[in-house]
Amino acid sequence: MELNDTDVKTRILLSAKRLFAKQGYEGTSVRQICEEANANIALISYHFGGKEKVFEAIFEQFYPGNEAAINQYEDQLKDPVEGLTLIVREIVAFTINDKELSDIVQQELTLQSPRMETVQAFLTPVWFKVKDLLKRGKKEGVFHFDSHTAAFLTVMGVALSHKKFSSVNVWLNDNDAVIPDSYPDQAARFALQGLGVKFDS
Amino acid sequence: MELNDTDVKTRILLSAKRLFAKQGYEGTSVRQICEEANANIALISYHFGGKEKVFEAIFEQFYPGNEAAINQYEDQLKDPVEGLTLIVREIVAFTINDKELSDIVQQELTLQSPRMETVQAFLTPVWFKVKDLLKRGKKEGVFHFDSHTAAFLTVMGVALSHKKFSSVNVWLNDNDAVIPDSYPDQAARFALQGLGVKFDS
DNA sequence: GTCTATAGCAGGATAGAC
DNA sequence: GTCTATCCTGCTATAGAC
Repeated sequence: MELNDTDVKTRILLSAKRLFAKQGYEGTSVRQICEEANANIALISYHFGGKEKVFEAIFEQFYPGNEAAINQYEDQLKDPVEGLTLIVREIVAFTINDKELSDIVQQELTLQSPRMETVQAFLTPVWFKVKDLLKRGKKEGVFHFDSHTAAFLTVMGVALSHKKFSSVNVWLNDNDAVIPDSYPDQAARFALQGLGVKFDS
Repeated sequence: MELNDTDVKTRILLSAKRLFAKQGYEGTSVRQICEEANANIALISYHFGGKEKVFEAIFEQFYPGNEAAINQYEDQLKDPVEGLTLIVREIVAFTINDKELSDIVQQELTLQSPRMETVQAFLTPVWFKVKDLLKRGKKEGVFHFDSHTAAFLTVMGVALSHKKFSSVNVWLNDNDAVIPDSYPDQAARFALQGLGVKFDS
């Protein structure tokens, strides 16, 4: 277990992330987290201050899309088509990259949990950007949709679509069941086409 | 509370459905369910045989897309475009209609829970149909995509997209935040366009 | 910083009275 | 069918030894 080399705080965070993703927050006990992290139960209180605080610490450590990260791409985010393509691709890439964290986000989004406030704080910057790009793209005549809300929902739906179905393909017994490397690009193109942007071929 | 007129079994099912949707399965206690249903705790064991069985009973009672329902639309399901449009529209309509049940489905899909088997049994018929329509539509040259899996994921992503974001719009402070009546149609069109089907305007 | 031991509470389930 | 009372398990959290 290479994890044993890492320090305890990190081991706890990694185990908690894995388990919250698989079993949900309520479905995971601190006992289980510590067992997997080879840490003593008392260390959760000592290092973090409780189970809730471990949840928050996971986002502080591993969530990438903060405002600083967004500002870095300022130029590409000026153009609606290019900007939205970038964001969809990045969101998809993130959900593939850190499946665990995005599973956690996924779960909390459908729940009315006390953790929503934490999650919300991390997600809003990106969402505001998407809404902004949609609005400008429609004004400039490159996007075609009736309702801003509907457009936002469908675009985000595409961006997060595969998450829900990682398990599905197994049930469907599909040979073709691996998510391809090109999926971020395909999803971005799908989303933009859905908004009425024309592509060749 | 009009619910008090209904029989106890139904009251328990309805309360459980509501609470599982809001708080998740693990986040909901049988005590809480019974309190909301104005039922005695012991009645869950008596009428259902435990919390797990209540979960299963919810699906037996309220899930619509069984095989019988699918066969009913046999004709419209022969044509890939018409068939997929119908299914996407119906799925979206279902998720709007019974937000609670579709929230529960949503949650269980991302979890690796002991309840997956139950959920899976109810969902597979529709999924198989979607995969079948995609395959035939591609063969007939009306759909254009590289990977069957990717196409499946994105289509289902659109169909279930708004679910994740019912809460989101509140945070975004959007005036335009109500899901419009036309959403099932818009989502279906979005999905089909995403697959390369051409529409007017 | 780490551990053991334990407090204190909430969970699901049911025996047995009515 | 319904209720009360209770069992037992597992949870989070922490006091206090090292």
